[in-house]
Amino acid sequence: MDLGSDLRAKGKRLTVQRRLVLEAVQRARHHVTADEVAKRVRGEAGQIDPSTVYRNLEALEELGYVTHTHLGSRVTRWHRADMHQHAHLVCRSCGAEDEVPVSVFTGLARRLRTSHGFRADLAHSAVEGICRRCAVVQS
Amino acid sequence: MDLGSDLRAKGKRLTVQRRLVLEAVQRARHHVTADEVAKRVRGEAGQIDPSTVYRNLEALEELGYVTHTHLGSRVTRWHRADMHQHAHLVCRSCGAEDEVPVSVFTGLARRLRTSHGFRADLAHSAVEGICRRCAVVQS
DNA sequence: CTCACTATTGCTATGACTTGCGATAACCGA
DNA sequence: TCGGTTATCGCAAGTCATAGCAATAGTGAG
Repeated sequence: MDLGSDLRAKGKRLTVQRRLVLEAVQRARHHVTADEVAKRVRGEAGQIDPSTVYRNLEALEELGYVTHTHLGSRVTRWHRADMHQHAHLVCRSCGAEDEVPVSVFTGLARRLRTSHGFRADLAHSAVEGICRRCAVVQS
Repeated sequence: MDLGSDLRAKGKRLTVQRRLVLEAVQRARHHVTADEVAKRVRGEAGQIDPSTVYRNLEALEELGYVTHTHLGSRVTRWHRADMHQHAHLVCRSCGAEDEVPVSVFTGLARRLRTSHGFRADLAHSAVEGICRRCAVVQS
């Protein structure tokens, strides 16, 4: 199935802007912000409104083409959905970001599922805390 | 130690607004938004600027009097720091919020600490996912 | 190919913060 | 008690994200 068919199967349409937004996210190696997506699109094609970018990222997320995560700051980061999953540790003190495999969370995920029937997406939000280096400095 | 001394020990000052903001959070039974704090202060005393509320919440957080958490929506919720700790489960589909004791997270917290030296604050951000009811409906 | 239908776009407006700046008022030492 | 220093305040402006709305453009049917 291609993008166009996937979209139409859900009553959505394949517009120029939508295709450009997806391509921008796919070409990016790592997480990108909506604003970075807009800049990339503007570099390739012409102008694009920020709200269009946001709405398309959301639409593409529904289709399973992209996903977003919340890192330390309140900016949302987007990336292609077919990347390997990992969670983020963000230091509250120095802002350092670290990646950990999702396997670290499987125990907790299973526990929340059996005890609360809750399917947790633990990679979605970064885990805030104090990194090793800052913990040493502070004590 | 009282609020005034705590503040001055850090080179900060005890202003009318700062005291009112703290009292507003302390009187609130549960989590409150910055806007709700502003409204409470305005009810008690006169006018207060939103930016003053935000800056004071931040200052009081530094001193350990209040803390904030991020729930599903984009708004930040504040509460007194001496409340019993609990984490939140937020359903991505219906928005339902559930509370779980932090004890559920101690295993993961210990693991992140030994493997990465990272002191995780797992109650800070809500865990997103799909609640039991929505999981049943979707399948 | 043409046309009607309606999803999507861009624009504007709102919400939740955040930041810069001059005026004000805590605080401390004399 | 009286300044002088400077943290903090209120206001204006800016950012990121979402929502409403008229105009536009994909789409499927004929």
